Amino acid sequence: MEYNFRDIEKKWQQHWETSGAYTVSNNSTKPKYYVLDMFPYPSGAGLHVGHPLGYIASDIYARYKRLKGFNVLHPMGYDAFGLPAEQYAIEHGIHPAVSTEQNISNFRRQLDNIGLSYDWSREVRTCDPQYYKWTQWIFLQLFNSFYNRQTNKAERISVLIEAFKKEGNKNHPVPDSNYRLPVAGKKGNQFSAEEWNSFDEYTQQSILMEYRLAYCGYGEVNWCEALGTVLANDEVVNGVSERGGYPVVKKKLRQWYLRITEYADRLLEGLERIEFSEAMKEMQTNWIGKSYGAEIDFALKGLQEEKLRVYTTRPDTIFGVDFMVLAPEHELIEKITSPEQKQAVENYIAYVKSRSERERMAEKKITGEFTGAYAINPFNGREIPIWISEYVLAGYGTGAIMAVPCGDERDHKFAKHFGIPITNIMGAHYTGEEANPTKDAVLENSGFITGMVMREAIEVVISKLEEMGIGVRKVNYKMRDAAFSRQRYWGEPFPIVWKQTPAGAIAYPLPESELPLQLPHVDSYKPGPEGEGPLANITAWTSRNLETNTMPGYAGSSWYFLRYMDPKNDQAFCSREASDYWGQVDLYIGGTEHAVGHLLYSRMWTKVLYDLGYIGHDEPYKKLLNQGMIQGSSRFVYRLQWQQMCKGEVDVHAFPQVFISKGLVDRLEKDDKDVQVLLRENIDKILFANGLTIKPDQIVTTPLHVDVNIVDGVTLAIEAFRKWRAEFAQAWLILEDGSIANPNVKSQEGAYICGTEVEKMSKSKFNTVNPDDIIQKYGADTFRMYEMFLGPIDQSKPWDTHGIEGVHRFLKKMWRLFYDEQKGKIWTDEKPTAAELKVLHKTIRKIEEDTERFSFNTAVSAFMVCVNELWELKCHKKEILQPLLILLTPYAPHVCEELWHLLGNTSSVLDAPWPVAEEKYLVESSKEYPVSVNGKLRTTINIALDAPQETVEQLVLSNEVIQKWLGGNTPKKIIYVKGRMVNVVV
RNA sequence: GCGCAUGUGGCGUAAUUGGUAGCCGCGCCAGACUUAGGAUCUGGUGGAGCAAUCCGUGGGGGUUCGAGUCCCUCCAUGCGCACCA
Repeated sequence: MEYNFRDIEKKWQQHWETSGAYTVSNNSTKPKYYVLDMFPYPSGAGLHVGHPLGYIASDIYARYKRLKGFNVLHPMGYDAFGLPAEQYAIEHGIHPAVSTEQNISNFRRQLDNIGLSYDWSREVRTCDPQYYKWTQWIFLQLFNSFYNRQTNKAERISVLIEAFKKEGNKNHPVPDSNYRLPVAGKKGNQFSAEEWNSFDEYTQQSILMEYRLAYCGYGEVNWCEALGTVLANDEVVNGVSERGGYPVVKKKLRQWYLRITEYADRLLEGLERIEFSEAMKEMQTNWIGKSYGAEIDFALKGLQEEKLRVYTTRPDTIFGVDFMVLAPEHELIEKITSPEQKQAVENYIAYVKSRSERERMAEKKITGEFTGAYAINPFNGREIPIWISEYVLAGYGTGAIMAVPCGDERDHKFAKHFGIPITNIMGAHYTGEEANPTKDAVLENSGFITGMVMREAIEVVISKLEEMGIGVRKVNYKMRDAAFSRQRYWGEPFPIVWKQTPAGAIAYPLPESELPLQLPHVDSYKPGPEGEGPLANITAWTSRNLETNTMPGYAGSSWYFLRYMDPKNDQAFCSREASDYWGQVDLYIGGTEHAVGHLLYSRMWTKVLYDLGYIGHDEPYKKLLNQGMIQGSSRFVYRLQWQQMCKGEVDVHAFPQVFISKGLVDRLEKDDKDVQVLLRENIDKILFANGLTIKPDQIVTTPLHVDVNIVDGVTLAIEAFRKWRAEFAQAWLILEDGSIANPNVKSQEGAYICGTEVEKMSKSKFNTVNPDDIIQKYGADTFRMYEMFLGPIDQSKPWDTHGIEGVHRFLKKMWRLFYDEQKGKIWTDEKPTAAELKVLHKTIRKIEEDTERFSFNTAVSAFMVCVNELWELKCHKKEILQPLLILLTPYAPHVCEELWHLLGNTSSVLDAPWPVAEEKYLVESSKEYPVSVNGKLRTTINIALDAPQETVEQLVLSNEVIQKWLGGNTPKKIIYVKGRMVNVVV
């Protein structure tokens, strides 16, 4: 009876499905545990072997926890709205709903193949109206809430309105301090109760919009023309779109935003309470980018009514300010520029506008222009020239800085470039060569703070500024509010109706009873007028004055982990009862690519829902585990380039396809004369065989990606290669040994060696490996264990199919502990020996430890060690083998369930009692101690574990080998670490 | 440029706390059973040397009885951020 994994896996997968083995209840006396995968976007390409790495890890952990007696929630779903489906629709005319449905069923089939223990009755799809009804509902909660800075949490907008009616906004200043009330003749942004009550509806609603957690406003956004939509900051990488790599430009557009900046501090603080990797926490911390400093108002020379407000983290350097720099967009520029400089400044601004984000990032030229204006240093009255330059960003701080060249690298370069004199306020700490950003220097040339250490002067200066009324302490964040609308079709519609008033349009929420606001069917995905989405083309939509934007991809994924808890609820997004029972996700597994996107947004949504009292916890994930990426290992063949070789004088199509083996290509590149001669002879032969007589000038090859699946290691399967592409059917190959593989002659000796490179796994590089193929060949259990065996879960590594044999052999070997091919059943009911019990209990302990710390690779290795040792002991005893099956169940569930039943069990191994490692089988009385002399290992001596120091010293000193190394000297001391080692110091 | 992480046999890796470096697997070598095997089994496999032994965890230095592990420094690779004042 042999290990027939195909039948076994099919049988149990069906059985588990029909018996509902993975269905989880919200009512259980067992403790709960929630294991979650980052749900996938169901792309048309399907899964490759890289995707399941995290799914397998989470599945092992979920199954392990279940065996340990937990009620485990382990759900799966699809992040099904998004750009690619819509792009596909534009190109192929297939409705996104249709292609998404197809992709999902393909994903599901692939996932099922792996034997993952998901409770599919809880599946969610973000594009399902029953799901996005609640995404829209949560959006309305965001829209109807504001962040109360006094109580430090989100509250109903009605609370704010009540406050405005009674006291104006003196206790709730506008979040954006630069906001100006849309009231004629009104300066500043404060209003009284009377004023509020006198405002018209439009004014009131416009003001409220400034407070809402989801709001609509005009702003600079990342506009991607090719995709026809706006993108969030985290969706733009190096100035191009993350998806597709299209150019992105800054554009002013009406957009919806999430006021995530109000949560900056709580998002930072929350990081201290959750288990994310340090790297992940740091990425979020950097993204939030909190900095402490001061805003300082500088008087302007000859301009009484205006002030120049700058933001600095280094008020201590105020005596070192040699110039000011404004962002080119700064509103003060127009007012302060001198007539002489007007033209130059205008030219400069035009130049800045002409440059794309990408150009700015690529070339770091120092550019700028003098405005002709001067600010006044409040402490010594010094006149400070005001410049403009693109290195100062309009969107951060006040869009203006005080430049201190001796302390800041950029300011220093700017000063040197434009010949601005530099004041040294830190003596020997500044060399004149480069800026020194230290805070530890003693200040010089600094008026009332001269002699102070910079670090301490910061506080002194801020206090002084506040006293003088020209400065305030200020905290700034790099993080911006998140752009929350897309000018696209395939996303959640906003439940918003626009009401036209004479003063302007007002956004009103749709009543909850009208949710879900269903996405209408469209025939065309073309953008609407004026940068609006395809919904703007639908009259049934626009006639109701509905919002035409849709929500971004991260809307649905910001709360899906809650829906799994109560997926069928049509009264609420998730009942409080369900969310209180399941609480936080105990273990969340996924890639690092969502560090600042999804993980930040979902943390914010959770905090809002918590503030509003809908859930009882304010961090969604207790522990995050990042799996590494499995890269592709690409293979290359090297094709002769006739065009270059024959200077274009020939018809390329007349030439045969000729490929040269990697080793020869390498030697050719090193100008190896022998290889050149060899190749020329071979090429002549091939040309002759094809009836051609041309002599090429030089030998040129181009590497081409070749499908990894037709390469064994680095050796090309030549027949498969000829079949792979019609154009290669008649290919000639010059093999590694210099011989020729002729397409018309069947068998040949010698091998064609391919080049290799590690790259991202992708269809276009022909380096994807489909898990279906691996599972077909080796089975799901082997596949699962092999993915884990590859290395630590958090490490990235290239896929290599080769080592899988070892894991497969292990499973076959384990099977043979139970059943022999000839003899059949060989397991027995005999009593185990001490040695066998020791092997088992050692393994129990090791597997438990390794699984708990997510060290799955060492756990697989421990299983191999265990089976090897039992094999050596010729142990076929049920009492040993049965507990081993339980241990292995999380890793290789199918084979374990089969053997479990063959041992005579009638219930499922999925709920078997986890064995307990018993110390009594593991205790040892003595140990083979390593004994070293001066730290160098010389011998080992068997010593009783409870031996005292004197006995050990005697034993060691009487040892022949040690005596030899002592050479008659008396040791200075003997170090004896009980249970570890002995070291003799001479 | 700044920040973080990682460097161990031919390869993937192991060594939970400073305590026998190389477990497990791939590959390779030898043998057994076979008509045959890319099946299975047995043994070997860091380098040098007949051996005793010596050398070995990216390079250099340090702490320690003892360092892959701790500290300093340099190098390489990967990831993240990139004018955030």
